[in-house]
Parts: sequence; structure tokens; C-alpha cells
Amino acid sequence: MEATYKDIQRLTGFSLSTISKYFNGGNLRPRTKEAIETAVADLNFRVNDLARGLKSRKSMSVGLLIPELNSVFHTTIMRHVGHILRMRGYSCIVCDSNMDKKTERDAVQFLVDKMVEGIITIPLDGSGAQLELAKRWEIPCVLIDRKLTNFVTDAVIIDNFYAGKAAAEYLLSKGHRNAAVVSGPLGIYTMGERFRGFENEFSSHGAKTTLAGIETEFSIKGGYNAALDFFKKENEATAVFCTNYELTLGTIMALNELGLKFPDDVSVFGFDNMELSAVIKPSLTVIEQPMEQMSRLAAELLLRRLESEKIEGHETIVLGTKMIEGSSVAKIN
Amino acid sequence: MEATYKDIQRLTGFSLSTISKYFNGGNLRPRTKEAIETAVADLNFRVNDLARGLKSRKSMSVGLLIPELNSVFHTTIMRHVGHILRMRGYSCIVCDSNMDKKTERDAVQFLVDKMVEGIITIPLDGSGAQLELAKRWEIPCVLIDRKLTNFVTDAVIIDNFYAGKAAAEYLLSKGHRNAAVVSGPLGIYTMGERFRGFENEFSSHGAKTTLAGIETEFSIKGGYNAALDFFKKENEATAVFCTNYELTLGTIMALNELGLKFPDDVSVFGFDNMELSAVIKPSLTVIEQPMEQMSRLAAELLLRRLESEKIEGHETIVLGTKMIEGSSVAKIN
DNA sequence: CTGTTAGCGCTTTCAT
DNA sequence: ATGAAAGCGCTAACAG
Repeated sequence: MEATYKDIQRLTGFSLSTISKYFNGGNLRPRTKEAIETAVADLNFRVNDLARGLKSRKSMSVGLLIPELNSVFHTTIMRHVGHILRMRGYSCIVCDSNMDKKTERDAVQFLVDKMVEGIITIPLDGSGAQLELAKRWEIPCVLIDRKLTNFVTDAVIIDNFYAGKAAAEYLLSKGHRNAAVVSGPLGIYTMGERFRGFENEFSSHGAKTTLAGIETEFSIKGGYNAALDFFKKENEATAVFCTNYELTLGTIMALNELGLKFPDDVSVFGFDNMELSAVIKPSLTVIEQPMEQMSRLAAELLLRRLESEKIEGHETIVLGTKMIEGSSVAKIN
Repeated sequence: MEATYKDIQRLTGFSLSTISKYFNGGNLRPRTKEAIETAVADLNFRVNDLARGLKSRKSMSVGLLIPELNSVFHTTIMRHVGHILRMRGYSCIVCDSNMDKKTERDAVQFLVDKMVEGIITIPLDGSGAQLELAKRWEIPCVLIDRKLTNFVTDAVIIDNFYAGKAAAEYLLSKGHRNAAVVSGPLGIYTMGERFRGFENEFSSHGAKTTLAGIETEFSIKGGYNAALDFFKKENEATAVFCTNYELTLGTIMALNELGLKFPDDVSVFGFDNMELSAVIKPSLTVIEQPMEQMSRLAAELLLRRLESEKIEGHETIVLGTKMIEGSSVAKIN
């Protein structure tokens, strides 16, 4: 069915190793190249990645492991990463851990079995235990978005603490002294940092922070429930800080339902700047993460490991965030 | 590094072919099995899928090809499909065509190169040209959601025409005689069918259908723009039918912005029943697609092709939809 | 610059 | 029930 080197050999008379060189950038004289070229075209030949991988120990595939395929942040990141890697000939095997530690560990085993050459992941569990297996097989890993406590490897993250701080500063500058925070579990690295950055800044100015529906899922529904709970009860908050995209949307839906207008009744400071944000009116004031840059850097970090010999040490790239000022935050006396 | 059959041979004394049989369900006597079992455990052995694939012509991987990784419908489908296939040992290589025909074709080439054993796709282009390459390599394909005009293969779709009709019937029963439809390009199979099903039923009752912002992107932004455009101008529509998830959300955002309340000012009939829908109040009346069932059937269709010898003919499974009645549609005189 | 040779790790007749 | 041997398609010394 599929043509092999042998078929090319039959047509051109060249040996297998010469043909191999053709496909691996060796030095051949032009006439040889051309001959092979036409044979390749005639035969509609494509090198067999499996066979190549068996010999050269390169599967030309990498694993992408994320907690939730339903999170726009995750899929956006993976879309970019996948795109870059594919351009370089790697295929991406995507797994989601479905927000479950056990599933996450199984997924790593699965990827190891598939002989991925590297793994790019947004880790679910903060310990790093899920990646032990990858380490044992010496498969390079790059983290995006979250750090791990017991596992040292390359990572691309943002300064989450500072992002929280920036949100607080902005709200303070607008006169807010009492804010609710709609956050996911504080044990999740990003959530914890963002909250602490915010709370820290707020309290150091004598302002008050209340966690709305602590330890909620960080989903639209979670944000919705937390915000609904908080705002339907008596409260003094003049603003709400939502620490990711889904939580921001959920909060807005809750406010809509309660008939609370922003920024008139309560100011909203959101997180992430994606399609839906662009469509909400009044426009949202948010912290924007450089998702494309994060993806690109992570992909490049991995590619460097894959394509170079040993690289000493590990790199953690910390990127800054940007505030996008919309009109969802009111200035109060 | 990684243990091979040879290592097992060293520990147990059995020949490679016996060991191979162990891993492929041959008949071995219990003692032999046990011996191999312990060696496997000791060595932390895992069979090398690449090597196995080279010989047996099975890569144990399938390609998943979708138009847009940002569409919740697409990712949900692929999440389910991926889960089922992974349970059966297959890895899924996910590609998105980024809503571009050329990219879609390249993706098929890429998957073919990666020797996927099958492809499950939500096709972008309706012609089927993008899958010609797969056909040439005799790679079975299963379509989800959309049919192709010039390519016969297995497919799992819903009765889109009927779904549109059902929406129309419901609105008619509530007294609506003039409705706007927020739709994506009618050239897209699902969009065309849903619209025609709706329009057909509506007009056969002397009611009027207007396409809001014809040929918009079927994204949140597209729905938003189309609905905004339509409703900010003078119009007679008492209801709006949105033909997918993103369009539904976009429409709602537009209504919110215009200060139009549903169902008081205008009734909303949506499509797809996902997390965000659950959170919108008043609750939406929608057509629900059996996404999980679609995914499962598609995965099984493919698995059957992969694991059986030749199967004659091709199967198109058409599933029904369900209406979820919320309170977003008003009864009018 | 090109060819020879020996595998990569596993499967698969064909013997025994 | 187990083993010997050949080979999947490609790569990588090593010669020439």
C-alpha cells in the first residue's frame, strides 16, 4: 500500500542509506536529489514516522495535559501550543484530567506509553506527583499557568500575586474600600496567589476583602453560585473581583439575575480578556493574561529541550499582566 | 532505559514469541504467565506501541479534527470521544482546522502522516474534498454533526431540519407570528437545515421569518452583532430563534445591552443546553442535542471499523433532539 | 557522496 | 505450549 524506501530504491537505484540521507538533510549531489525527488512524487511517498521513531527513539509527538477541556483559557492555550508544535512536525496528544487527580496521573501514564517526547501541562494537583512518571522516563515537562511544589521543571507563569495587587490598587484608586472576591479553591496556585495579592494590598490600606463562596469550583456555575449567594444577602461590598474568566462570567450572570447593574450597583473587576468579554456591555475592566505569549514561550521551551542536547537547569518564565480598563468599575466618593 | 522483551526473556528464560503471546492473549500455561507477570512488574515493563505498530500496522491512534477549538460544542464532543477511545487504548491526536479549508486539508495530511487508524471529524467544508486523502489511505472516517455531499462514510448527526421545525412549532403554539433567526452561514449543513426547518414550518402557517445578519460567523461575537443589528432597528419580531450555542449567548448579550428583557420584550428560543445555559435567567427554552450519545455512537462506529474485518457499506445515524422548556418564550395573544 | 550492514522492539509464520 | 527465524520501514555507524 504505502511506498517505502525500497520502492524509491527500485525507481532510482540508490541505496537505502542515501535515501535516508535525503530525508534527513545529508549532503547529496543535485542529480541524486532530483532523482529521489521525482520518485517520491511518483510514489506519493511519505516517511513512516513510526519506523523512524522506533529507530531514532523519537515519536515526534508531545502530550498536552490540561485539567478541563471546557475551560476557554485552557483550550485557548492548548490551541496555540498545538499550532506551534504542529508547525514543527510534532503531533499533539491532548488529554484532559477532567479535574481529577487520579485521571491526571493515568493520563501521564498514557502519554508515557505513547512515547511522547515531552509534556506541556497545566497541572491540576500542585504537588507534582502526577509527573513523577514522566521524570522517571526522562520526558521533559513544561508547566503553564501553575507551579508545582515538589517538582522542578520549566514553567511559564504570570505574576498572579501582582495581578491581584494591581486589581486591588485600581479599585482602591476608585475609592472602593470593601470588595468581594469570587475565587476558586485557594489551594490552586493561581487562585491563591491572585487572592493573596489582592487581599494583601487591600488590607494594607485598611480596606476589607470578603471571599464570596469560598472554595467554589472555578467554573461559570461556581462563579454564579458564589456571587448569587453573596449578593443576595446583606453586604457592604461596592465591588467584586473575579479571579478568572469563568468566574467573571458566572458573576455577571448572577448580577443580571439579581437585577444589579454594574457599575452602578456594584463594580466588577474581571480576569482574562476573551471573546465573550469583548461582547459584554458595559465593557469590563480586567486583568489580561498574555495567553499567546505564554503558549509560544512554553512551546519554545519544550522545543529547545527536544532539539538540543542536555540543557542545564530549569527555567521559570514569569510574565506580567496588563490591565484593560473598561467601564465596569465606578468611582465612588 | 526502557525494558524490552529481551529483558523479560533474560528474567524468565522464555522466548520472544512466547512473551509476545502473553501480551496478545495467546494460550500460555499458568506458570508461564505468572513468571512473565512478575518480570513485567519487576522491570516496570510497558510494550512499545511504536514497535508494535511498525509490525502490525496499527498505530493505536486516531485523529480528531474539528473546525474550532473555541466552540464549546466541538470541545464537548471531542472530550467525550477522546475519553471513550482512550479507554480502549487509542490515543487521540486533536487538530483544529481553525475554520479554514486549507488548514483542514493540511490537518488531514498531518494525521495521515501520523498513521492514525481512523479519523473522527466535524467537517468544515461540506464537499468532502478534505477527506479524499484519508480515503486514499483507506483510513476510516466518521463524521459528527455534519454531512458531506461528495463523500460517503459513517456519520452521526441529528435531525437538524426537524429541530428547526420543532422550534417553529413551539413558537407558533405560543402565538408568535414573526420571528428573527440568528444563524451562521446557511451553507454550513447544520445551519442551513435548522433554518430551513424553521422557516418552512413558520411560513406554512403564514408566519414571517427574518434572517438577522445573514451569513454571520457562528460565534458569540457573530450572534451578538447580528442580534444587535436586527433589534436596534425597527422590527416586528416577537421572538428570536438562535441556531447554536454561541449564537444564543451572543444574542442574549445583545438583548442585555439594548435593555430588552426576555421574554417580556422579545422571546428567545435557543440551541444547545450547556453549562452557561443553565445559569442564565430566565431559564432558556432550547433544543438540546444528545452530545454524549452522539460522541459515544461515533466512537463506537469507528471502533467497530478498527477492530473488525471489512464491514460492508456505511451507516448514518440520525438522532433526535429534545426540547427543553424554560421560561424565555412568552405566550402572546 | 554513496553503499553495506546491523539493528530498533515487536509480531508472525512455521516448526517442534 | 513454546521456540527459531525472518522482517516491518527506517537509521546510523562504518567503509569505500
